[in-house]
Amino acid sequence: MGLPLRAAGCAEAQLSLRLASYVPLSQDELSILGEITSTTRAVRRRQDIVTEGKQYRALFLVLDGILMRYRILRDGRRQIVNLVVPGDFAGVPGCLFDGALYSIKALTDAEVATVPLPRVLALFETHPRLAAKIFWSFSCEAAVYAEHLIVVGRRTALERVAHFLLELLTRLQVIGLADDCSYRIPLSQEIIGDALGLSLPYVNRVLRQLAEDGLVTVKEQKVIINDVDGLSALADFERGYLTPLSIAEFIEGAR
Amino acid sequence: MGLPLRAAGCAEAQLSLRLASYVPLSQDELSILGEITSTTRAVRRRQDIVTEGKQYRALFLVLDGILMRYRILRDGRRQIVNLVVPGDFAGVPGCLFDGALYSIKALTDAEVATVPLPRVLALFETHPRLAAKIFWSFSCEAAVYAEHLIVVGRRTALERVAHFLLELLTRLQVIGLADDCSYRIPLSQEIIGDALGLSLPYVNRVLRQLAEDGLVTVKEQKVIINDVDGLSALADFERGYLTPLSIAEFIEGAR
DNA sequence: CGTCGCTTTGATCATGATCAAGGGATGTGG
DNA sequence: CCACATCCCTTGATCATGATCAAAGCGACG
Repeated sequence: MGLPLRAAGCAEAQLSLRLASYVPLSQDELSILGEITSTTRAVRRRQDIVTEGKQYRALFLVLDGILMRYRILRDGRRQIVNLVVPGDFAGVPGCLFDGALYSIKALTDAEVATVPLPRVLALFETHPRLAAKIFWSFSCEAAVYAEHLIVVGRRTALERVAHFLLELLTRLQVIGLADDCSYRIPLSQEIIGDALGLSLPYVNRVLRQLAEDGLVTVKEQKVIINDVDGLSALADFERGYLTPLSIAEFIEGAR
Repeated sequence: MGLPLRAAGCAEAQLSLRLASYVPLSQDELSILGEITSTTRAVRRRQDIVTEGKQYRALFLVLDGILMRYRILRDGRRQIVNLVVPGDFAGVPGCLFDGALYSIKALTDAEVATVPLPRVLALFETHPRLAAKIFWSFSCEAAVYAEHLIVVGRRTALERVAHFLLELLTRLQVIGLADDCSYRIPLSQEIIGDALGLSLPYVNRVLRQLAEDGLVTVKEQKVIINDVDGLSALADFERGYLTPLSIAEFIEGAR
């Protein structure tokens, strides 16, 4: 659901192009985006870059690393709303509200571009077409949230974990951070549980079950999916929701 | 999370103004929106206006009535993703994808404006500022989805139902369809269960519990919240996520 | 009068939570 | 180099929230 990471010329140029393919940007827009995202900031693992309730005057475009959006409830329970990967904006929709709705914590060391709000706002005036594209990409994220809701609301623990790992596979593949059936990510069982509404010990059992069935192994920060089809069948996973139409296709489709 | 329902002059003018207050529209934009949403369509209760998997070439702006977005899983279980009320766009994000991701069914007789995609797309070219505002309002919806996820992922049945009824109260108040503590809506217990990941019989018990505690009664299409504060405390309900900054405030905040 | 949509209630079951304890790896300060 | 802490995984025993199954009641409506 992301946008190009930066203007050409940086290490992620290839990635940038891939993303640009579904929100095509003009040269002009690309350079503006590049300029806007030129202020970067290193974030250490475990560090929060957004704290629930605080006000923010910037968006954060993730250039490298993985973060998570979460909420801590009164009684200390935590729900992870989603994972944020390179190309995603963190700080949305937080900054559209009075105080941030969730906190955002780095799961790995990360690098984010800080985009001051006034810059984004200026786009509404000076480059509304680019603003529209950026907000269009935000809209697509709603689909990821909704799918997550369906998973948590109506699926068994086994299906939830399977679906979660497959979603991650697909999202990381899109940005070149996963190969056909594996990826590296420091997922503790607690994180999986908090993302899926499951308890830590039960996640442990589910993972063992999945491993015994030869479907997937999660070990030492590496997820290896041995049987993508089997796992997809178990999870009833359809990747469609992760691949919105590009604006180009969007226009085609309407003709 | 909606937009003005129509240009001035129609029955919903007051409502229209209220909504416009958080996505301020110029006179020009208002009239364009009015023209674009002038093709309306009556929908009967129980009728689907969007079917999962099908392709659509239009957005539907709800003018009157309540609908729901839902998915039926393989095994027949249903998850209701959210309720759609007047001022919301149905068909988002469905139409951003190859096939609609969810179905949308009318809970009551309803009236929707059909906005052909080419019209929306044209906005990107001719009125990108308006397009940006429309997509901005879509972005805000992600917050509603996320909150719903937190509710379903980490709250007890009692809290879920309480939260759900309060969210509805607030959303309906914003569009003038609820008074201080009550509203009409044909909510069956099955619908509540499917929205919250609960079984029908259990919803029944939870509702009775809430009624016995003098918090809320749901009867004959009418929800009466007897103790808003008590219910809010039980549900840990904060309404912030339902009131995004207006673009105006958004701009103020950034200064 | 019979069907349909919805609610109510009871009995039983099971998924997954909770509580508790321990183990292994890695890292850090003394 | 050891002591200790931290982080994460593993496993067992028990519990409970909420699902499932079943049946009946009750209006409304044709």
